[in-house]
Amino acid sequence: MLHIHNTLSRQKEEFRPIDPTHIGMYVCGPTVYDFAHLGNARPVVVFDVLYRLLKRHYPRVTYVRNITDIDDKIIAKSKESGEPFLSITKRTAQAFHDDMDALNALPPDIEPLCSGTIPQMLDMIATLIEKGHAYAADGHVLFHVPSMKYYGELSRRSRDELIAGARVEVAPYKKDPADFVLWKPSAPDQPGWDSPWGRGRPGWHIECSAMAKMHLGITFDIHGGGLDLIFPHHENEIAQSRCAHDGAPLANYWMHNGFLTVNNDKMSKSLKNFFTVRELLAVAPGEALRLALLSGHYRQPLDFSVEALQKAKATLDKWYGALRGKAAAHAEKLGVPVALEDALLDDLNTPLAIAHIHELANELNRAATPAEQAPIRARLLAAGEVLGLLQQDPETWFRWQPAEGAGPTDAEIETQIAARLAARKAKNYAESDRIRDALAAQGVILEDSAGGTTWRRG
RNA sequence: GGCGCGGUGGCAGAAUGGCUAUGCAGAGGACUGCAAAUCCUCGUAUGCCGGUUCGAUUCCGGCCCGUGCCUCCA
Repeated sequence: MLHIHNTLSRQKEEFRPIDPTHIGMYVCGPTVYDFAHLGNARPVVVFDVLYRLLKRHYPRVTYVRNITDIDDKIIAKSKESGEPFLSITKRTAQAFHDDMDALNALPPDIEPLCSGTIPQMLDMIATLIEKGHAYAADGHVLFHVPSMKYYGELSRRSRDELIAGARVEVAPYKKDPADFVLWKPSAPDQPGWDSPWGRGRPGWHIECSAMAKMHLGITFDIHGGGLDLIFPHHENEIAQSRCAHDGAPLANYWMHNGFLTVNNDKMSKSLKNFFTVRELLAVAPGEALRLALLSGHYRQPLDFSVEALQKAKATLDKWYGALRGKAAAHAEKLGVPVALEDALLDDLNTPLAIAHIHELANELNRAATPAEQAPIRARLLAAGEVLGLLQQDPETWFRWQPAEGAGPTDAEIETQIAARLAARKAKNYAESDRIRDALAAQGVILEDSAGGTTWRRG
Protein backbone atom coordinates (compact mmCIF):
# COMPACT_ATOMS: atom_id res chain seq x y z
CA MET A 1 0.00 0.00 0.00
CA LEU A 2 1.48 3.30 -1.13
CA HIS A 3 1.62 6.17 1.32
CA ILE A 4 2.65 9.62 0.21
CA HIS A 5 3.11 12.92 1.98
CA ASN A 6 0.42 15.25 0.74
CA THR A 7 1.30 18.93 0.87
CA LEU A 8 -2.41 19.75 1.12
CA SER A 9 -2.69 18.06 4.52
CA ARG A 10 1.01 18.23 5.43
CA GLN A 11 0.67 14.58 6.34
CA LYS A 12 1.49 11.16 5.05
CA GLU A 13 -1.64 9.67 3.55
CA GLU A 14 -2.66 6.39 2.03
CA PHE A 15 -2.78 6.78 -1.72
CA ARG A 16 -6.30 6.16 -3.03
CA PRO A 17 -6.45 6.53 -6.79
CA ILE A 18 -9.45 7.98 -8.54
CA ASP A 19 -9.36 5.05 -10.93
CA PRO A 20 -7.14 2.12 -9.89
CA THR A 21 -6.84 1.06 -13.51
CA HIS A 22 -5.40 4.35 -14.64
CA ILE A 23 -3.27 6.75 -12.61
CA GLY A 24 -2.72 10.35 -13.66
CA MET A 25 0.36 12.31 -12.63
CA TYR A 26 1.48 15.80 -13.59
CA VAL A 27 4.88 17.27 -12.80
CA CYS A 28 5.97 20.79 -13.68
CA GLY A 29 8.72 20.63 -16.28
CA PRO A 30 11.48 22.99 -17.31
CA THR A 31 11.38 26.45 -18.77
CA VAL A 32 13.70 26.03 -21.70
CA TYR A 33 15.99 29.02 -21.65
CA ASP A 34 19.20 27.49 -20.32
CA PHE A 35 20.88 24.18 -19.49
CA ALA A 36 19.32 22.27 -16.62
CA HIS A 37 21.15 22.57 -13.35
CA LEU A 38 21.19 19.84 -10.76
CA GLY A 39 18.37 21.48 -8.84
CA ASN A 40 16.19 21.09 -11.91
CA ALA A 41 17.18 17.46 -12.16
CA ARG A 42 16.12 16.54 -8.65
CA PRO A 43 12.34 16.51 -9.23
CA VAL A 44 12.86 14.70 -12.52
CA VAL A 45 14.73 11.88 -10.79
CA VAL A 46 12.46 11.80 -7.74
CA PHE A 47 9.27 11.60 -9.76
CA ASP A 48 10.90 9.09 -12.08
CA VAL A 49 11.24 6.77 -9.08
CA LEU A 50 7.58 7.38 -8.27
CA TYR A 51 6.60 6.78 -11.90
CA ARG A 52 8.42 3.45 -11.93
CA LEU A 53 6.78 2.51 -8.63
CA LEU A 54 3.29 3.39 -9.85
CA LYS A 55 3.85 1.41 -13.03
CA ARG A 56 4.62 -1.69 -10.97
CA HIS A 57 1.43 -1.34 -8.95
CA TYR A 58 -1.14 -0.08 -11.44
CA PRO A 59 -1.93 -1.30 -14.93
CA ARG A 60 -1.74 2.11 -16.56
CA VAL A 61 -0.06 5.36 -15.58
CA THR A 62 -0.14 8.57 -17.55
CA TYR A 63 2.72 10.82 -16.59
CA VAL A 64 2.57 14.34 -18.01
CA ARG A 65 5.48 16.75 -17.75
CA ASN A 66 5.25 19.99 -19.66
CA ILE A 67 7.87 22.07 -21.39
CA THR A 68 7.47 25.77 -20.87
CA ASP A 69 8.58 27.29 -24.14
CA ILE A 70 6.91 30.67 -23.72
CA ASP A 71 8.40 32.77 -21.00
CA ASP A 72 9.84 36.20 -20.41
CA LYS A 73 13.22 34.75 -19.54
CA ILE A 74 13.39 33.16 -22.98
CA ILE A 75 12.40 36.45 -24.58
CA ALA A 76 15.07 38.26 -22.60
CA LYS A 77 17.69 35.72 -23.52
CA SER A 78 16.83 35.96 -27.19
CA LYS A 79 17.07 39.72 -27.11
CA GLU A 80 20.38 39.59 -25.31
CA SER A 81 22.07 36.95 -27.46
CA GLY A 82 20.39 37.58 -30.80
CA GLU A 83 19.56 33.89 -31.11
CA PRO A 84 16.04 33.41 -32.47
CA PHE A 85 13.44 32.54 -29.87
CA LEU A 86 12.51 29.21 -31.45
CA SER A 87 16.13 28.21 -31.81
CA ILE A 88 16.70 28.71 -28.07
CA THR A 89 13.68 26.70 -27.02
CA LYS A 90 14.33 23.87 -29.43
CA ARG A 91 18.00 23.58 -28.61
CA THR A 92 17.43 23.81 -24.85
CA ALA A 93 14.61 21.28 -24.86
CA GLN A 94 16.87 18.84 -26.72
CA ALA A 95 19.67 19.42 -24.21
CA PHE A 96 17.20 18.79 -21.39
CA HIS A 97 16.17 15.49 -22.93
CA ASP A 98 19.78 14.42 -23.39
CA ASP A 99 20.62 15.30 -19.79
CA MET A 100 17.62 13.49 -18.34
CA ASP A 101 18.39 10.43 -20.46
CA ALA A 102 21.87 10.44 -19.00
CA LEU A 103 20.26 10.33 -15.55
CA ASN A 104 18.22 7.29 -16.59
CA ALA A 105 14.96 9.16 -16.19
CA LEU A 106 12.22 7.57 -18.26
CA PRO A 107 10.51 10.00 -20.61
CA PRO A 108 7.02 11.00 -19.51
CA ASP A 109 4.09 9.60 -21.45
CA ILE A 110 3.09 13.05 -22.62
CA GLU A 111 5.29 16.11 -22.83
CA PRO A 112 3.11 18.98 -23.99
CA LEU A 113 4.50 22.30 -25.15
CA CYS A 114 3.08 25.48 -23.80
CA SER A 115 3.07 26.87 -27.33
CA GLY A 116 0.95 23.96 -28.45
CA THR A 117 -1.75 24.49 -25.85
CA ILE A 118 -2.73 28.09 -26.53
CA PRO A 119 -6.34 27.39 -27.65
CA GLN A 120 -6.99 25.42 -24.47
CA MET A 121 -5.59 28.26 -22.38
CA LEU A 122 -7.76 30.80 -24.19
CA ASP A 123 -10.78 28.59 -23.53
CA MET A 124 -10.03 28.39 -19.86
CA ILE A 125 -9.43 32.13 -19.60
CA ALA A 126 -12.76 32.81 -21.32
CA THR A 127 -14.49 30.45 -18.91
CA LEU A 128 -12.92 32.21 -15.93
CA ILE A 129 -14.12 35.59 -17.19
CA GLU A 130 -17.56 34.20 -17.81
CA LYS A 131 -17.79 32.81 -14.30
CA GLY A 132 -16.68 36.06 -12.76
CA HIS A 133 -13.22 34.92 -11.64
CA ALA A 134 -11.22 36.97 -14.11
CA TYR A 135 -11.37 40.32 -15.84
CA ALA A 136 -9.71 42.11 -18.73
CA ALA A 137 -7.85 45.31 -17.99
CA ASP A 138 -5.39 47.33 -19.99
CA GLY A 139 -4.61 44.56 -22.47
CA HIS A 140 -4.20 42.03 -19.67
CA VAL A 141 -6.48 39.42 -18.28
CA LEU A 142 -6.19 38.96 -14.54
CA PHE A 143 -7.41 36.34 -12.18
CA HIS A 144 -9.37 37.92 -9.36
CA VAL A 145 -8.08 36.27 -6.22
CA PRO A 146 -10.86 37.39 -3.81
CA SER A 147 -13.33 35.46 -5.98
CA MET A 148 -11.66 32.20 -5.01
CA LYS A 149 -12.92 30.91 -1.70
CA TYR A 150 -10.15 28.43 -1.06
CA TYR A 151 -7.23 30.58 -2.16
CA GLY A 152 -4.22 29.86 0.05
CA GLU A 153 -5.27 26.35 0.98
CA LEU A 154 -2.13 24.70 -0.38
CA SER A 155 0.43 27.26 0.72
CA ARG A 156 -1.47 28.04 3.93
CA ARG A 157 -1.42 31.74 3.44
CA SER A 158 -4.27 34.13 3.78
CA ARG A 159 -4.77 36.82 1.19
CA ASP A 160 -4.18 39.45 3.86
CA GLU A 161 -0.83 37.95 4.74
CA LEU A 162 0.14 37.95 1.12
CA ILE A 163 -0.65 41.59 0.76
CA ALA A 164 1.10 42.45 4.02
CA GLY A 165 4.22 40.59 2.95
CA ALA A 166 4.18 41.78 -0.64
CA ARG A 167 7.50 43.05 -1.82
CA VAL A 168 6.46 43.98 -5.30
CA GLU A 169 4.72 47.08 -6.47
CA VAL A 170 1.13 46.45 -7.45
CA ALA A 171 0.31 47.14 -11.07
CA PRO A 172 -2.30 49.90 -11.38
CA TYR A 173 -4.71 47.83 -13.47
CA LYS A 174 -5.17 45.22 -10.75
CA LYS A 175 -8.46 45.24 -8.86
CA ASP A 176 -6.84 43.48 -5.97
CA PRO A 177 -3.14 43.42 -5.10
CA ALA A 178 -3.10 39.61 -5.10
CA ASP A 179 -4.56 39.28 -8.60
CA PHE A 180 -2.27 37.58 -11.07
CA VAL A 181 -1.90 37.55 -14.83
CA LEU A 182 -3.59 35.02 -17.09
CA TRP A 183 -2.80 36.80 -20.34
CA LYS A 184 -0.55 39.69 -21.15
CA PRO A 185 0.07 41.77 -24.26
CA SER A 186 3.07 41.08 -26.49
CA ALA A 187 5.06 43.76 -28.27
CA PRO A 188 5.35 43.27 -32.06
CA ASP A 189 8.83 41.79 -31.69
CA GLN A 190 7.73 39.35 -28.97
CA PRO A 191 6.08 35.98 -29.48
CA GLY A 192 2.33 36.38 -29.33
CA TRP A 193 -0.99 34.87 -30.29
CA ASP A 194 -4.22 36.54 -31.27
CA SER A 195 -6.91 36.51 -28.63
CA PRO A 196 -10.16 38.29 -27.78
CA TRP A 197 -8.05 40.56 -25.58
CA GLY A 198 -5.50 41.40 -28.23
CA ARG A 199 -2.27 39.83 -29.36
CA GLY A 200 -0.44 38.46 -26.37
CA ARG A 201 0.91 35.50 -24.49
CA PRO A 202 -0.14 33.48 -21.46
CA GLY A 203 0.91 34.10 -17.89
CA TRP A 204 3.02 31.51 -16.18
CA HIS A 205 0.31 29.64 -14.29
CA ILE A 206 -2.47 29.13 -16.82
CA GLU A 207 -0.39 26.85 -19.01
CA CYS A 208 -0.15 24.10 -16.43
CA SER A 209 -3.87 24.28 -15.67
CA ALA A 210 -4.70 24.00 -19.36
CA MET A 211 -2.21 21.24 -20.12
CA ALA A 212 -3.22 19.19 -17.10
CA LYS A 213 -6.88 19.42 -18.05
CA MET A 214 -6.18 18.55 -21.66
CA HIS A 215 -4.21 15.42 -20.89
CA LEU A 216 -5.43 14.26 -17.49
CA GLY A 217 -8.93 15.65 -17.15
CA ILE A 218 -10.44 17.94 -14.55
CA THR A 219 -9.28 16.06 -11.47
CA PHE A 220 -6.31 13.71 -11.40
CA ASP A 221 -4.28 11.87 -8.80
CA ILE A 222 -0.83 13.36 -8.23
CA HIS A 223 0.70 16.72 -8.94
CA GLY A 224 4.40 17.16 -8.25
CA GLY A 225 7.13 19.75 -8.38
CA GLY A 226 9.74 21.57 -6.36
CA LEU A 227 9.01 23.11 -2.99
CA ASP A 228 9.35 26.61 -4.35
CA LEU A 229 6.45 26.08 -6.71
CA ILE A 230 3.92 25.77 -3.89
CA PHE A 231 3.55 29.51 -3.90
CA PRO A 232 2.57 31.13 -6.11
CA HIS A 233 2.58 28.67 -8.99
CA HIS A 234 0.64 25.74 -7.61
CA GLU A 235 -1.65 27.88 -5.52
CA ASN A 236 -2.58 29.78 -8.67
CA GLU A 237 -2.97 26.64 -10.73
CA ILE A 238 -5.44 25.39 -8.16
CA ALA A 239 -7.31 28.70 -8.19
CA GLN A 240 -7.62 28.72 -11.99
CA SER A 241 -8.60 25.10 -12.38
CA ARG A 242 -11.05 24.90 -9.52
CA CYS A 243 -12.76 28.12 -10.51
CA ALA A 244 -13.02 26.99 -14.11
CA HIS A 245 -14.47 23.65 -13.01
CA ASP A 246 -17.02 24.67 -10.42
CA GLY A 247 -14.81 23.86 -7.50
CA ALA A 248 -13.66 20.38 -8.53
CA PRO A 249 -10.20 19.63 -7.10
CA LEU A 250 -7.25 19.84 -9.46
CA ALA A 251 -5.17 17.04 -7.94
CA ASN A 252 -5.83 14.90 -4.89
CA TYR A 253 -2.21 14.58 -3.85
CA TRP A 254 0.43 17.27 -4.07
CA MET A 255 4.04 16.24 -3.67
CA HIS A 256 6.99 18.59 -3.37
CA ASN A 257 10.66 17.82 -3.32
CA GLY A 258 13.12 19.73 -1.15
CA PHE A 259 15.87 21.94 -2.44
CA LEU A 260 19.33 21.10 -3.48
CA THR A 261 21.90 23.18 -1.64
CA VAL A 262 25.59 23.87 -2.03
CA ASN A 263 27.37 24.57 1.23
CA ASN A 264 23.86 24.85 2.64
CA ASP A 265 22.85 27.68 0.34
CA LYS A 266 20.05 27.06 -2.10
CA MET A 267 21.48 26.20 -5.50
CA SER A 268 20.38 29.00 -7.75
CA LYS A 269 21.40 30.97 -10.74
CA SER A 270 21.52 34.24 -8.85
CA LEU A 271 23.94 32.89 -6.24
CA LYS A 272 26.05 31.45 -9.06
CA ASN A 273 26.56 28.33 -7.02
CA PHE A 274 24.84 25.97 -9.40
CA PHE A 275 26.21 23.00 -11.28
CA THR A 276 24.67 22.14 -14.60
CA VAL A 277 23.88 18.51 -15.23
CA ARG A 278 25.99 18.81 -18.33
CA GLU A 279 29.19 19.83 -16.56
CA LEU A 280 28.76 17.16 -13.90
CA LEU A 281 28.32 14.48 -16.55
CA ALA A 282 31.87 15.28 -17.62
CA VAL A 283 33.07 14.50 -14.10
CA ALA A 284 31.05 11.41 -13.22
CA PRO A 285 28.64 9.02 -14.91
CA GLY A 286 24.98 10.03 -14.96
CA GLU A 287 24.16 7.03 -12.85
CA ALA A 288 26.38 8.36 -10.05
CA LEU A 289 24.58 11.68 -10.28
CA ARG A 290 21.29 9.87 -10.03
CA LEU A 291 22.39 7.93 -6.96
CA ALA A 292 23.65 11.11 -5.33
CA LEU A 293 20.23 12.70 -5.88
CA LEU A 294 18.46 9.71 -4.35
CA SER A 295 20.78 9.35 -1.37
CA GLY A 296 18.61 11.64 0.73
CA HIS A 297 14.87 11.60 1.23
CA TYR A 298 13.12 13.66 -1.44
CA ARG A 299 11.45 16.05 1.00
CA GLN A 300 14.68 16.86 2.84
CA PRO A 301 17.15 19.42 1.63
CA LEU A 302 20.09 17.74 -0.08
CA ASP A 303 23.50 19.32 0.12
CA PHE A 304 25.45 18.67 -3.04
CA SER A 305 29.19 18.58 -3.45
CA VAL A 306 31.63 16.99 -5.85
CA GLU A 307 32.78 14.82 -2.92
CA ALA A 308 29.22 13.53 -2.49
CA LEU A 309 29.16 12.75 -6.19
CA GLN A 310 32.42 10.86 -5.96
CA LYS A 311 31.09 8.90 -3.02
CA ALA A 312 28.07 7.92 -5.07
CA LYS A 313 30.38 6.75 -7.82
CA ALA A 314 32.42 4.72 -5.31
CA THR A 315 29.21 3.11 -4.09
CA LEU A 316 28.30 2.11 -7.62
CA ASP A 317 31.84 0.80 -8.13
CA LYS A 318 31.21 -1.47 -5.18
CA TRP A 319 27.83 -2.66 -6.45
CA TYR A 320 29.03 -3.21 -9.99
CA GLY A 321 32.07 -4.94 -8.53
CA ALA A 322 29.75 -7.38 -6.79
CA LEU A 323 27.90 -8.01 -10.05
CA ARG A 324 31.05 -8.29 -12.13
CA GLY A 325 31.85 -11.75 -13.35
CA LYS A 326 28.95 -13.37 -11.55
CA ALA A 327 26.87 -15.87 -13.45
CA ALA A 328 23.45 -14.71 -14.50
CA ALA A 329 20.45 -16.65 -13.35
CA HIS A 330 18.97 -18.38 -16.35
CA ALA A 331 15.78 -18.67 -14.40
CA GLU A 332 13.09 -16.05 -14.83
CA LYS A 333 13.68 -12.63 -13.40
CA LEU A 334 13.05 -12.43 -9.68
CA GLY A 335 10.72 -9.81 -8.34
CA VAL A 336 11.69 -6.70 -6.43
CA PRO A 337 12.77 -7.55 -2.86
CA VAL A 338 9.89 -6.90 -0.48
CA ALA A 339 11.84 -4.80 2.02
CA LEU A 340 12.98 -2.51 -0.74
CA GLU A 341 9.55 -2.12 -2.27
CA ASP A 342 8.12 -1.41 1.19
CA ALA A 343 10.68 1.34 1.68
CA LEU A 344 9.57 3.03 -1.54
CA LEU A 345 5.89 2.55 -0.80
CA ASP A 346 6.48 4.51 2.39
CA ASP A 347 6.65 7.94 0.77
CA LEU A 348 9.64 7.06 -1.41
CA ASN A 349 12.17 6.28 1.28
CA THR A 350 15.07 5.98 -1.14
CA PRO A 351 17.83 6.09 1.52
CA LEU A 352 16.33 3.03 3.16
CA ALA A 353 16.00 1.37 -0.25
CA ILE A 354 19.67 2.09 -0.88
CA ALA A 355 20.56 0.47 2.45
CA HIS A 356 18.79 -2.67 1.25
CA ILE A 357 20.80 -2.63 -1.95
CA HIS A 358 23.98 -2.50 0.13
CA GLU A 359 22.82 -5.56 1.99
CA LEU A 360 22.17 -7.42 -1.25
CA ALA A 361 25.57 -6.47 -2.65
CA ASN A 362 27.25 -7.71 0.52
CA GLU A 363 25.26 -10.91 0.36
CA LEU A 364 26.36 -11.41 -3.24
CA ASN A 365 30.00 -10.85 -2.30
CA ARG A 366 29.72 -13.48 0.42
CA ALA A 367 28.10 -16.07 -1.83
CA ALA A 368 30.74 -18.60 -2.81
CA THR A 369 29.27 -20.66 -5.62
CA PRO A 370 27.55 -19.72 -8.87
CA ALA A 371 24.45 -21.54 -7.68
CA GLU A 372 24.25 -19.30 -4.63
CA GLN A 373 25.22 -16.19 -6.53
CA ALA A 374 22.75 -16.36 -9.39
CA PRO A 375 19.53 -15.68 -7.46
CA ILE A 376 21.13 -12.97 -5.34
CA ARG A 377 22.47 -11.31 -8.44
CA ALA A 378 19.00 -11.38 -9.96
CA ARG A 379 17.54 -9.77 -6.85
CA LEU A 380 20.24 -7.12 -6.84
CA LEU A 381 19.52 -6.26 -10.46
CA ALA A 382 15.79 -6.10 -9.80
CA ALA A 383 16.47 -3.88 -6.79
CA GLY A 384 18.65 -1.59 -8.85
CA GLU A 385 16.06 -1.29 -11.56
CA VAL A 386 13.40 0.16 -9.26
CA LEU A 387 15.77 3.04 -8.57
CA GLY A 388 16.91 3.22 -12.18
CA LEU A 389 20.38 1.91 -11.28
CA LEU A 390 22.67 -1.02 -12.09
CA GLN A 391 21.21 -1.74 -15.51
CA GLN A 392 24.39 -1.46 -17.53
CA ASP A 393 27.01 -4.10 -18.10
CA PRO A 394 29.59 -3.91 -15.28
CA GLU A 395 32.44 -3.94 -17.79
CA THR A 396 30.95 -0.88 -19.46
CA TRP A 397 30.58 0.81 -16.10
CA PHE A 398 34.23 0.29 -15.18
CA ARG A 399 35.43 1.62 -18.52
CA TRP A 400 33.81 5.03 -18.06
CA GLN A 401 36.21 7.93 -18.05
CA PRO A 402 35.89 11.66 -17.51
CA ALA A 403 35.41 13.82 -20.58
CA GLU A 404 38.80 15.49 -20.43
CA GLY A 405 40.60 12.32 -19.35
CA ALA A 406 43.11 11.49 -22.06
CA GLY A 407 44.14 8.31 -20.29
CA PRO A 408 45.23 5.05 -21.92
CA THR A 409 42.80 3.33 -24.23
CA ASP A 410 41.23 0.00 -23.33
CA ALA A 411 43.59 -1.76 -25.75
CA GLU A 412 46.66 -0.09 -24.27
CA ILE A 413 45.56 -1.16 -20.82
CA GLU A 414 45.07 -4.74 -21.96
CA THR A 415 48.55 -4.74 -23.50
CA GLN A 416 50.09 -3.50 -20.25
CA ILE A 417 48.21 -6.13 -18.27
CA ALA A 418 49.57 -8.86 -20.56
CA ALA A 419 53.11 -7.51 -20.09
CA ARG A 420 52.62 -7.46 -16.35
CA LEU A 421 51.30 -11.00 -16.33
CA ALA A 422 54.48 -12.16 -18.12
CA ALA A 423 56.62 -10.35 -15.56
CA ARG A 424 54.69 -11.91 -12.69
CA LYS A 425 55.11 -15.38 -14.16
CA ALA A 426 58.84 -14.73 -14.31
CA LYS A 427 58.59 -13.53 -10.68
CA ASN A 428 59.90 -10.17 -11.84
CA TYR A 429 57.85 -8.29 -9.28
CA ALA A 430 59.74 -5.04 -9.68
CA GLU A 431 58.64 -4.83 -13.30
CA SER A 432 55.16 -6.07 -12.47
CA ASP A 433 54.69 -3.39 -9.81
CA ARG A 434 56.15 -0.73 -12.06
CA ILE A 435 53.47 -1.45 -14.66
CA ARG A 436 50.75 -1.45 -12.05
CA ASP A 437 51.94 1.83 -10.55
CA ALA A 438 52.24 3.43 -13.98
CA LEU A 439 48.65 2.52 -14.78
CA ALA A 440 47.50 3.69 -11.35
CA ALA A 441 49.09 7.05 -12.04
CA GLN A 442 46.85 7.23 -15.11
CA GLY A 443 43.77 6.40 -13.11
CA VAL A 444 43.59 2.71 -13.91
CA ILE A 445 43.38 0.31 -11.00
CA LEU A 446 44.33 -3.34 -11.39
CA GLU A 447 42.87 -6.10 -9.28
CA ASP A 448 44.33 -9.59 -9.25
CA SER A 449 42.15 -12.51 -8.35
CA ALA A 450 42.14 -16.25 -8.83
CA GLY A 451 40.35 -15.75 -12.12
CA GLY A 452 42.91 -13.32 -13.52
CA THR A 453 43.43 -9.59 -13.53
CA THR A 454 40.59 -7.13 -13.91
CA TRP A 455 40.85 -3.38 -14.21
CA ARG A 456 38.76 -0.29 -13.70
CA ARG A 457 39.08 3.43 -14.13
CA GLY A 458 39.01 5.00 -10.67
C1' G B 1 6.30 40.90 10.33
C1' G B 2 3.49 36.25 8.53
C1' C B 3 3.90 30.98 7.25
C1' G B 4 7.09 26.59 7.25
C1' C B 5 11.23 23.04 7.78
C1' G B 6 15.26 20.98 10.35
C1' G B 7 19.02 19.92 14.49
C1' U B 8 20.92 11.63 15.06
C1' G B 9 28.06 8.83 15.94
C1' G B 10 34.23 12.06 12.47
C1' C B 11 31.01 12.61 7.81
C1' A B 12 26.52 11.17 4.92
C1' G B 13 21.80 9.37 6.22
C1' A B 14 17.28 6.13 7.84
C1' A B 15 14.24 4.50 11.77
C1' U B 16 11.99 4.04 16.44
C1' G B 17 7.96 4.81 23.22
C1' G B 18 12.07 0.02 25.55
C1' C B 19 16.13 -4.06 22.15
C1' U B 20 19.14 2.03 17.61
C1' A B 21 19.74 0.90 10.21
C1' U B 22 23.06 1.44 6.11
C1' G B 23 27.35 3.59 3.76
C1' C B 24 32.01 6.30 4.00
C1' A B 25 36.10 7.36 7.10
C1' G B 26 39.00 5.00 11.39
C1' A B 27 41.25 0.41 14.27
C1' G B 28 42.44 -4.86 14.11
C1' G B 29 42.36 -9.55 11.37
C1' A B 30 41.79 -13.07 6.88
C1' C B 31 43.21 -13.37 1.79
C1' U B 32 47.47 -11.52 -1.58
C1' G B 33 54.52 -12.10 -3.92
C1' C B 34 53.13 -6.96 -2.46
C1' A B 35 48.76 -4.40 -3.46
C1' A B 36 43.70 -3.62 -4.84
C1' A B 37 39.03 -5.66 -4.26
C1' U B 38 36.35 -8.71 -0.92
C1' C B 39 35.19 -10.95 3.78
C1' C B 40 35.35 -11.04 9.40
C1' U B 41 35.67 -8.16 14.09
C1' C B 42 35.48 -3.30 16.72
C1' G B 43 34.62 1.82 18.57
C1' U B 44 31.72 6.37 18.64
C1' A B 45 25.29 9.75 18.23
C1' U B 46 20.01 11.30 19.01
C1' G B 47 21.06 20.55 20.35
C1' C B 48 19.49 22.41 25.63
C1' C B 49 15.74 22.53 29.77
C1' G B 50 11.32 20.79 31.70
C1' G B 51 6.69 17.58 31.35
C1' U B 52 3.89 12.87 30.33
C1' U B 53 5.49 7.62 31.03
C1' C B 54 7.61 1.84 34.48
C1' G B 55 10.71 3.67 30.35
C1' A B 56 11.76 9.12 25.37
C1' U B 57 16.16 10.21 20.63
C1' U B 58 10.97 9.16 19.46
C1' C B 59 4.99 12.32 22.43
C1' C B 60 4.00 17.56 24.73
C1' G B 61 5.84 22.62 26.20
C1' G B 62 9.77 26.22 26.38
C1' C B 63 14.64 27.74 24.78
C1' C B 64 18.96 27.92 21.53
C1' C B 65 20.89 27.28 16.68
C1' G B 66 20.42 26.68 11.38
C1' U B 67 17.44 27.25 7.19
C1' G B 68 13.28 27.95 3.40
C1' C B 69 8.96 30.65 1.43
C1' C B 70 6.12 35.34 1.29
C1' U B 71 9.31 38.25 -6.02
C1' C B 72 11.33 34.71 -11.16
C1' C B 73 12.91 29.96 -9.23
C1' A B 74 12.86 22.56 -9.27
